[in-house]
Amino acid sequence: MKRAKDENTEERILEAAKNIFQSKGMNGARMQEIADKAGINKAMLHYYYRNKQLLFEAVFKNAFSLLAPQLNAVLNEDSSIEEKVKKFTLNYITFIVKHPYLPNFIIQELNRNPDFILQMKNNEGFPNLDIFKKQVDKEVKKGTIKPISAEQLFIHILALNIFPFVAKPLIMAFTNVDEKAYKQLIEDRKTEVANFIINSIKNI
Amino acid sequence: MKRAKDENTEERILEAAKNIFQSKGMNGARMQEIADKAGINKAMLHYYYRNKQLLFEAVFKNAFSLLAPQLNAVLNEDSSIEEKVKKFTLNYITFIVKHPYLPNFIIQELNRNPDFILQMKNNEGFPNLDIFKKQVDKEVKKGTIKPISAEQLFIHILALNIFPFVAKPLIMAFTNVDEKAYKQLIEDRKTEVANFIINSIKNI
DNA sequence: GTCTATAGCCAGATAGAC
DNA sequence: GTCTATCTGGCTATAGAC
Repeated sequence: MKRAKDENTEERILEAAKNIFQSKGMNGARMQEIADKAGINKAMLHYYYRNKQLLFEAVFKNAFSLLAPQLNAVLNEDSSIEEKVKKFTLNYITFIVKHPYLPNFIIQELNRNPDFILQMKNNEGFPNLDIFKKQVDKEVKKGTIKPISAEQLFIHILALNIFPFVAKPLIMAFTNVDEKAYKQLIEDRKTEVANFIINSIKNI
Repeated sequence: MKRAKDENTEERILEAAKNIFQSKGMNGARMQEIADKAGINKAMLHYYYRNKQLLFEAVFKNAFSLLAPQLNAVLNEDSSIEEKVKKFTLNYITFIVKHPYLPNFIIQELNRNPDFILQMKNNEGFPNLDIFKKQVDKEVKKGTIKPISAEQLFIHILALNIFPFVAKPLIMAFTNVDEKAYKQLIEDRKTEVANFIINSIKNI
């Protein structure tokens, strides 16, 4: 691992590309804009990453590997469903607040090219529901939570956590709130969402 | 209202444009592809719609006015929260199954250009939460539902209904289901989602 | 109204000097 | 490794014949 004086060019490019691709998508991004942001010129982009597609893929894989393993981390640890839901909600929303473009970037690009995710499936840390599924079935049988399929519960959790970021403009318009109030809504959801889920599934 | 022999060109163009724009987005769509799909040539597109931007806007407004008023319709009618949630879930999922590209199209393009929604806000039928808000507050006070803000409940409802369509590739990969099983998951959600919400907010 | 041909531009990619 | 200059292709848009 060599350490350049300020920051090596390759890294600067990736950082700039992340920025542009995540806000504009593959189709909307311009190589020139990425070069400008990185403080170099277009030729350098090709020197390091061959072409736009490969540069994009580097960014995408990077983004994906930032989001996906967190699912696993919480889902597979040793705690109750209730604790998992609480922890996941708090962690995930906190994380996305810091990287608000990420979910939309991934969703948008996966819809453009669904095969993309197949390449990820082999990776270490790709979300796997097996453990979670067993746990849900067990807690249902034990009676600590109401009958629900692990898949549906998982979709509920993802939806409630991620959707508000993906549909931000829509939600701001419908609920008629400004930027500040929207931020507060999101902040509240860090606990609100977990309580909502637990209320629904918990047996008393 | 004139009725052309098969279908007038303007309409054919709009139909083709809808198809291409909704699956590829503004940036990904090609005028040539739209012309091909409509069975005419590029010059005609410009003859009828002046340029790509205007053609796109025609498609977008059309799509938006298909999705948005349904929110209002259910939210403002005269029935209990519980009935509204049930009806909305069933209606919305049923509708989106028939137009699966719609939500993602709208969300994607609004993120590309958030100001776009401001133009819609004046339209008749733009979702308005006033009535719903009063009703939620009233039912909370009465004790038929647990304390919750109308905005958060509204976001929950939207998220649970729409997210599975927007994030289809992601969900298919994580839950490890094929196309057929995914369809079944969605089908189940027509009642599953409503029950999940009601379970959570209903006082016993 | 509908077509063909083409103008004009812009973006990705490369050549080649330093 | 980094730059400038340029090629090449593709895309929106228009001109102009029918």
